[in-house]
Amino acid sequence: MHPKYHLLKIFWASLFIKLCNCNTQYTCARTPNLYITPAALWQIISAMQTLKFYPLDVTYRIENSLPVIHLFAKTIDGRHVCIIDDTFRPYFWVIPKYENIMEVKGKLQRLEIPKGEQVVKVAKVEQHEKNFLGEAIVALKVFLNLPSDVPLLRDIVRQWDMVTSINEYDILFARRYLIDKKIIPLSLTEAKGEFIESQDSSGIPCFKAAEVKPSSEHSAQDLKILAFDIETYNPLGKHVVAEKHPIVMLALYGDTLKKVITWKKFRTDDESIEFVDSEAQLIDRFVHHVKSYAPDILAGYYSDGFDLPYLMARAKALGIRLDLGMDSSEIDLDKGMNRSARITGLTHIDIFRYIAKILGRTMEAESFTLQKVALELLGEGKHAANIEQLASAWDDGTDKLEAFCQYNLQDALLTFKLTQKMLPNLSEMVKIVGLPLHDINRMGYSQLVEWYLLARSSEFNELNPNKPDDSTIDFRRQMSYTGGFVYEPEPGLYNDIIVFDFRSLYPSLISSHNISPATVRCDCCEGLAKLTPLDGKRKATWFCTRRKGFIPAIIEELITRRLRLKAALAASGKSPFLEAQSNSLKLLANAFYGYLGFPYARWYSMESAEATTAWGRFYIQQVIGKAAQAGFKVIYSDTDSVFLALDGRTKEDALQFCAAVNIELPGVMELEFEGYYPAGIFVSAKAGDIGAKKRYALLSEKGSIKIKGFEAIRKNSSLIAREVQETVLNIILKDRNPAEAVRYVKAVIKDLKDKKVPIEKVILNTQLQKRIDTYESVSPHVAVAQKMLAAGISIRPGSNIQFVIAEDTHNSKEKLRDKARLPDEVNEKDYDADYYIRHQVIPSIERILNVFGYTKDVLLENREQSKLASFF
DNA sequence: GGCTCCCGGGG
DNA sequence: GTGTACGGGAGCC
Repeated sequence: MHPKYHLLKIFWASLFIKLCNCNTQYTCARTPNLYITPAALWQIISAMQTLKFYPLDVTYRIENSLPVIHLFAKTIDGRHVCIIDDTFRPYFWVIPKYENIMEVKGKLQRLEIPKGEQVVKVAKVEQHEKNFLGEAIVALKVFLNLPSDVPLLRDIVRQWDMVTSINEYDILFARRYLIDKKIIPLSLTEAKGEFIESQDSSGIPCFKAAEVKPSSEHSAQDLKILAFDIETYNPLGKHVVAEKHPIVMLALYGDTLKKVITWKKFRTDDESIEFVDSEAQLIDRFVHHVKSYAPDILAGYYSDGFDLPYLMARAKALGIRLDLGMDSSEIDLDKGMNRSARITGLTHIDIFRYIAKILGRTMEAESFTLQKVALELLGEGKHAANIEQLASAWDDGTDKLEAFCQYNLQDALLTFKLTQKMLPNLSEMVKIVGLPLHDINRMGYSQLVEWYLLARSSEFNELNPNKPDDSTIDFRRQMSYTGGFVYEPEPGLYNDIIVFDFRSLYPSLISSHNISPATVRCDCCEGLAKLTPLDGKRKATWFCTRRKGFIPAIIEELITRRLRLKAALAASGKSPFLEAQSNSLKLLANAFYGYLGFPYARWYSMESAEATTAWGRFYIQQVIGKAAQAGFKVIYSDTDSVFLALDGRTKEDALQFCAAVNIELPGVMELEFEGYYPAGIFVSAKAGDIGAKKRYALLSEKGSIKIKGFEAIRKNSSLIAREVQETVLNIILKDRNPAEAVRYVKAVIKDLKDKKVPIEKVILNTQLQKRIDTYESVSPHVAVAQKMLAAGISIRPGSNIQFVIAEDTHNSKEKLRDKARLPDEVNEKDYDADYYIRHQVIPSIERILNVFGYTKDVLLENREQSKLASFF
């Protein structure tokens, strides 16, 4: 049969379905004069196939000047398909002034905007009654033919005096499609239509759909994961030059595929190692393996920022194609801070993104290197191999390369296991929020909340608010209100610490007090509703008691859904699937409060955020009062958590106390046991302060140290600073010996002064972000880069600049940049000991040692203070 | 004190 | 691309 015939059938069928689904007004306006009998049409429809599948990702293309949705999916029998739907059109909303509705409608319909040689016209205008932030309004739904016409029209209509507001003009077309069609990725979906000839060379079957709709609650199981990792030739250490340095190894890890591809041969019995002749072949084989393994998910660790961009750069340098997608399109690399690499039709997960953004909050690790994350989450680490030596091993010896291949494979394995472990959580979030895995993987808390609200609002007939403009954001940033209640700790070392917290404190408050931008300070409840327990100076606030707000309704639904799940879990025993679902619901619900106070939020409401903390303070203070009454020593409390010292009591006593508190708490509120810590140190925020919040380190039972709020030791700090902080915390928490820690620090300071510290430990690293001549201010690393340039060393944006702050013999008043030297320029003893002591070592441990009465001055002096001996 | 720049992960 | 940003610390100006 001629392919055109299929397309014609689909056209008829989609029209038919449209007619069936639409209201009369619409069909009258749209019914074209077409000649086909109903019987014939019915025949066409019934001859069409129904395809059931799990959507994985969605994109769109322009064909014949109209947008066509491409929905990539996995069928119930496990094949990959692309569902093509050309029936969806972009739109946005216009809210006219009430008296101008008809006028605006007419003006929109007549509007003609020149675009190049063409003219953009509105395709259709519908009138709807909607809710908008607690108000009932009339809004016009304006349809256009092309997504890119929306911003064009938006900018014109925005100027009109008769218009109060325009809305939803920036919802990505493909996402809008999923939302409006209620299509949930990874959930069973069905389409009526027919397979058509693929328009691409990729060979993925294409199914032209007349209709796409959700099918059932069923969701995709056992998504096939393939993890990968590359090793690159880096003779310059951290300095990465993708244009010049090849990829030497590439590992793939899946359930039934374990492979390392490399292009230097050596003798080995390891069958997982595949030898090829060149880097170009390595890339070819990588693509080949991905295609033939046909995973649903390609996973990497920081692959948005490293592996895929690097692969692309290498493919470009070698003049070959890197064709991983389903449609032979290039990988779409987003620049900017949130860079991501999107592969059409193949979900690329960068599991680092999820861990750093979402999971990190609940983790102990303070940084998210693969090694640390894997150890904490999997109890398994990387292979011991010094990556610094890979380049030389590659250059001269072949006997060492096998170890690097195994190292490479291990990284891919860890990435695989991490992805496998996180996938249930990610998938559940996908099913709750309704966006593709690729997007959910990269979203932070506020984005998850916002997209969830955007997707759910139409069920409540709510019109979505706009993103704030820059000046609004600036204004919101200035806003401040009282946060959670803080019980300030007395700095010191404590034993046997129990931590309790209200995990769902804020969500349950938002729900039970009906807190939202649409219900705040309503006219109908003025003087009647209970006032929020705000701080004295604030204007009294209340929330509507008659109408449930959209946000509280949504959050209540999340909470009750989770409670039902928990009950099911209690009844059925452990279920990883239900647990993941419960975690995702909790995570999302907990993000609402932060969202309400987030300056970039569409549903921002400082008053709501403020009211939430006010009620929070009210309840946590109740708990503190009761704990003290029960005889525990309250060490510290912040917002929703309490740290108690057992003070002679047992762990069981504390758990009993918790249970007793819970009995008296209203509704869904619950105090949870967070953990027990044998020791912990609480530190003051600034030298001299009595105590301050969020600065402590706890020793867990496993022996790991959990640090909160100490100045982050960054990669560009010197090795000596990191080493000192780590050692000091260990000496204090494990050996309980602050005096020893001081002796240790003094010894390090003395070593620095005596120039005994090896130069490697005082090297600072900073990356050059842009061309050297574009810098307006000259930081030390810029000064060094200038010198490198002058010395003929090639540098470019992205180069890692290493430098040492050297002692200045003649002028001590110079700027830091004048003392910055290339590591090669300085001799072992040239570093500026004073700088490293004052700006690296001391700041890393100052606050810790302040706790025990040691000041900076004491550390800098070379003798002990006698009165401190009595401190212990 | 405000502005500018860098970091995160990866080899 | 109906886009697109974070938040905090350090040093310069």
